[in-house]
Amino acid sequence: MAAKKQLRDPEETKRRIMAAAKVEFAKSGLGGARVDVIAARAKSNKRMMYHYFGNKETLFRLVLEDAYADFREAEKALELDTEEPIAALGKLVSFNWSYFLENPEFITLVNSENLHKAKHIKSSKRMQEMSRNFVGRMQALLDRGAAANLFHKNLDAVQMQISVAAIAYHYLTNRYTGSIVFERDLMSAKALKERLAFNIETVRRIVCTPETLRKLETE
Amino acid sequence: MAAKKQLRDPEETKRRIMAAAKVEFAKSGLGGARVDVIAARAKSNKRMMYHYFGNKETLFRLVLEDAYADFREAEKALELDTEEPIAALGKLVSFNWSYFLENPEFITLVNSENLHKAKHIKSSKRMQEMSRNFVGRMQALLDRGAAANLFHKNLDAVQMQISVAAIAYHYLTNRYTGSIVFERDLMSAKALKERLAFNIETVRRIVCTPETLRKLETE
DNA sequence: ATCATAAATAACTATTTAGTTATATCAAGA
DNA sequence: TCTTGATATAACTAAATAGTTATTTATGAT
Repeated sequence: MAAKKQLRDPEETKRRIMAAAKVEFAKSGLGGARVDVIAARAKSNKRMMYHYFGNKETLFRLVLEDAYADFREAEKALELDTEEPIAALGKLVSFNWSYFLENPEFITLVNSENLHKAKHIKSSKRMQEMSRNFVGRMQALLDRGAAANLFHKNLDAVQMQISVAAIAYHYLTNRYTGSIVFERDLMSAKALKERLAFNIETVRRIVCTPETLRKLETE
Repeated sequence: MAAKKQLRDPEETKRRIMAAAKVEFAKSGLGGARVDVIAARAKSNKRMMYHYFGNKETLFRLVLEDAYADFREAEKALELDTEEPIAALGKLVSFNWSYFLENPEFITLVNSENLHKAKHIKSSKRMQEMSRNFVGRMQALLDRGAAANLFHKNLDAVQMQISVAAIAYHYLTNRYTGSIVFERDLMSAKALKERLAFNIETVRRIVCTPETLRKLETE
C-alpha cells in the first residue's frame, strides 16, 4: 500500500492529471479542451502537465491509449469460449452496449481521434500490441458456432466485430441528434432496453443460418 | 439567370461563406474551426461573416441544417415504393453507404453537433420539419415487405433506420482508428466493396423471415 | 543535519482568437 | 447626378490560450 497523504506524490499527480484530461478531452474534444481546465480539475497546475507529459497532444494520446486498454481488458474478462455460441454472442453484444453506455468518454475520445485522422495513435506501438488477438476471439466464436451448424460458415470476423460495435456505438454517439431526428428520447430506460434487445436479435439473425433461426423461433 | 460578375453580390457572398464554413467545420469541428480560415477560404472577410450570420455558432447551425437538408433531399429522390421490397431495401442500404462515403463532411458535422449535445439544432424548427416523414418511408417499405410475407412483422422502423445508418456510418467515421485496430486498410477499393456487400446482406438477414432467407439461398 | 534533486507553484509571454469599429465603395432610386 | 443604404475591407481590441521562466519547497540519500 502506498502512503496516502504525501505532500509530494508524482505518480498520484500524474494519475490525477490523466483523469482530469480524460474528462476534459471527452467533453470538448482535443481542439476544444483547455489545458488550464485540465490542470484545475486535477488540482494541480499547468506546469506539472508539461513536466510529465510534454504537451497537450501527447497527453491526449496517453489518455486515448488508456481508454482503449481499459476497453480491451474488460472485453478479455468476458470468457466467451466456455459458453454456448449463441449465448456467447449475446453476451458480447450486451457487453459492447453496456460498455459504451457506461463509458461515454470512450466514444468521444475515439471520435476526436478520428476527426484528426488517427494521427496520435498511428505509430503507437502500444495500440498495435493491444489490437493483437482482438479479432481472434470473435473468429474463435464464429468458428465454434459454424462447427456446431448454428452459424453461417465463412463469416468475416472483422466485419462482424465492426457491426457489433456499430449498432451500439452509433446509437449512443448520435443520441442527441438522434433524439431530435426521430422525435423520441433515445436515452429513456425503455428505449435503451428495447435497443439492446433489438441489437441482440439483430446479431443473431446475421450469424445464424435460416435453419437455426427457425428452430429458435419455435422454441 | 442571375448576373455573374457583379462586384457586389450578397447572395453569392453568403453562399461562399457557407461553403467555406462547411469545409472548415467538417475538418476541425466547431471548436477547432477558425473564423479567419472560413473568411479567407470564402475569399471574403470576417466582417461579412458576422454581418450575414451573427456569430460562429449560428453559422455552424445553418451549415449543419443544410447538410441534413441535402441528405434528406437525396434520400427522397430514391423512389423506393415502386420497387420490389428486398431490392428497395438493398437500394436504401447502398444509398446510405454511398452518401456517407461521398459526403464525409456530413459525418463530421453530425459528430461535432453530438459532441455539443445537439444544442444548436435542439430548437430548430427547420430540423423538425425535415425529420417529418423521414421514418415514414422506412415504415412503408417494412409494411410492404411484411404484407408480401417476405419480412418479419412488427419490425420497428426507427430501430431499422438507425441500424441501416449505423453499419455504414460507424465503419466510415471510425475509418482511421479502425484501420489501425484491425490492421487492414478499411478504405481500399476492395475493402469498401466488401463492406457494402456485407451491409446489404446484413440488413436482408435482419428483416427477412427464415423462410424468405432459405428461398433466397437456394435461388 | 545538510544537500542535491525532484516536485510543485505562480507569474509571465507571445500568439491566437472571436468579435468590433471605422472607413471606403458600389449601385439603385429620386 | 446626387444621395442613401447596403456591401465590402482593413485595422483594431480584449480575452483566451499553449507553453515558459523563475522561484519555492519537500524529500530521500549521505
